[in-house]
Amino acid sequence: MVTIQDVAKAAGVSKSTVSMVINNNPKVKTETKYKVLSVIEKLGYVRNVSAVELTTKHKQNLGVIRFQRAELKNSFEGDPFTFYHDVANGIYRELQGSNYGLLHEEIKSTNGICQIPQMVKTNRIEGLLIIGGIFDKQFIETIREKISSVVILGVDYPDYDCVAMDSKFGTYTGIKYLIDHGHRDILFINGPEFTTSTDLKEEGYRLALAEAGIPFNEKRHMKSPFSGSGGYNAIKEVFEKDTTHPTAIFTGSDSIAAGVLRYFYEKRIMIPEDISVATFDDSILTEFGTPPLTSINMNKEQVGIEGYRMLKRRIKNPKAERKCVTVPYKIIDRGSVKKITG
Amino acid sequence: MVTIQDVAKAAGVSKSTVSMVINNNPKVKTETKYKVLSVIEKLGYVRNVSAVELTTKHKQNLGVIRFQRAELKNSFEGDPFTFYHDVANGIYRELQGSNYGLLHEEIKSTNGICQIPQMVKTNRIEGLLIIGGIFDKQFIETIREKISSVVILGVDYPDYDCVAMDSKFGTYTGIKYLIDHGHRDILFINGPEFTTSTDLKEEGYRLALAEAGIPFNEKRHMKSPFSGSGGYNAIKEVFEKDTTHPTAIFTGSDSIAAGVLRYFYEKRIMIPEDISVATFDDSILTEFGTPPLTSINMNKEQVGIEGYRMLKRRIKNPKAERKCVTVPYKIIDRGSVKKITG
DNA sequence: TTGTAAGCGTTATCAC
DNA sequence: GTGATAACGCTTACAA
Repeated sequence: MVTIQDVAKAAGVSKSTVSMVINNNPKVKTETKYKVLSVIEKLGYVRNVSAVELTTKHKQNLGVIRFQRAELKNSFEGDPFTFYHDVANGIYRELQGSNYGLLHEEIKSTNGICQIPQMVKTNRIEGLLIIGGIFDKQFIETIREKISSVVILGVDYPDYDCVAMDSKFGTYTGIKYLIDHGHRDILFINGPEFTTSTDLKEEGYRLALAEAGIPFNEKRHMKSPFSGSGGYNAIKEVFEKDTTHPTAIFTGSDSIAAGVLRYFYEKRIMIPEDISVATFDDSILTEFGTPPLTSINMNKEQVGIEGYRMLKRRIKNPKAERKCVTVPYKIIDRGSVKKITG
Repeated sequence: MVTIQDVAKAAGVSKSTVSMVINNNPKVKTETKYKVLSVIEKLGYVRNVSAVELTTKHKQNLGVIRFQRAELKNSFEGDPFTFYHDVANGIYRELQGSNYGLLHEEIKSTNGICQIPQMVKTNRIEGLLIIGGIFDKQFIETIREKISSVVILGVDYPDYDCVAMDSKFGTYTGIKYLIDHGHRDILFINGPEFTTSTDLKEEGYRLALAEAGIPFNEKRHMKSPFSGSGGYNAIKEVFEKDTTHPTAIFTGSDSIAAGVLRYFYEKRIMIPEDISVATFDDSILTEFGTPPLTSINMNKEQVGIEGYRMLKRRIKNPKAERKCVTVPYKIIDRGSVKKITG
């Protein structure tokens, strides 16, 4: 292994000079700088990350965590967590060329209590990105005690740097799209209760209705867990109990939409001829699903990119004021909504 | 920050004794051991990973990489890489309780040449897990020059430790299942050309046909990229050009199946009444897809679990002989295949 | 069984 | 501009 010492000897300078060159210290004469650089190149020297970390007391890794509900994961009874992967993709991209490595960890929760990430406990990281998930205040504050640079992705969490999604206006846009296509009896299958995003989505739903002068009907606003079976059960209830059916459905997530589609396929109810469907998320479930659904797309990679930038900012300046950026949405038309005239 | 020194002082012993306690060295007297342990507990001491790495010359991180085709990722024109995520889940699970952190990286390829992972170049990891992907010999050998512990997941790669999937017998099982349900005109839309798994799957297909005395028909063995559009175009070609249609389709991946389903939905060809479909993969695309497809499931988490174990083994004993384990498959019946009597 | 001391590869302080 | 040198927190001979 080539060390800074070897480089120094070969270049005929001291360790400190080499170190300064590596760290782009402007004090070094250009001449010596290039001499050292060429020796580094020739010898194939690379910095020993551990040594750097030890001396500087700064870690060269960032962390990203997600929450796990092991029993349900990837099953129709649960949510496929595609959000996590899409966001992680954005982080990867933005991380290129930096000196940071990216550590991942899955957080288990037992009885609703989330375990503190191992990489936080063992002090391996300089900053942490938390992707979505439902966690308690206790959890996040314990983390911040140990590590000051934390950014939350996917929700607007008070007092923490966040990259949030505009769930309210995303939903508003989706519902308005349906209304503009002539629908007035719209069923909204929202996400689970006691969730910030669910509340925001409800606001968006109500706003769009109000603007169009459509009265809010409790029966047309359902709540469902983020899962295929949740969507399936919800739509089944509506179709089996109600005599009148909505002309359009909007779902709070792709997993819920998957359940709805499955029910319609079973009943041979075709989209969009028989009923219109649109959804919020635009994950690979919708991208690869059948039929393709018109969807609210949130550019999740952008969430990762912004998150990384915010984390860098926070690390650089721990005293910076709290910031929350919101990633815009757009609607992707895939023809699953029929234009009707009432 | 609490150091080993602080613990030593508080416990009234020397640094080395503390170190020995931490490392479970049996030489320490049980009495001193527990004294030290209690002080560690009280002071909340945690090891400084960087210092350990520096002294032992061993890194406390493992790496996992995947390959990226950025332009296509997560689009219907590409493959959603769910394999990667499923496998990663297994690694996470198995990693719990170890001292290792898990570094992720996405590998870019330009003109078919894969870049050497940053974490390998910068010497951050003790071992590397490579998930699937198509890479050249040059790439993998350059990596092994720098880091001796490498395990490849998803394919049987000569001369490297591998956790492979039994693509041949998986396909065989799927095709046999169709045959057992009375199908004799079976279209197999295999994966892309020049791919090991595609060749293996073809072998499985041919074997099942041969056993049933069904002659191999070139027109019934197509190749397609792993993508939704690939499957769509393939099935479209068959249905628009051929006068006779197969009674059953088997696809080489879930993304290909997604394309097939989309075409059938457009043409209002219903599954399984009008045609039977089964697939290889059983990713979330199938889990959440409509209609649910009978599928060959490979327990991808198990691939991750086995991979981690093999990597540990390799790290412990770099001279161990090369090993390749194969993860079994099972068939998940979701009712997308009709029983027919010819 | 425990303590002393050297050393890991780097950065940072301070002379020169 | 550059070079000694101490320090970072830990492990490991070797000595006691």
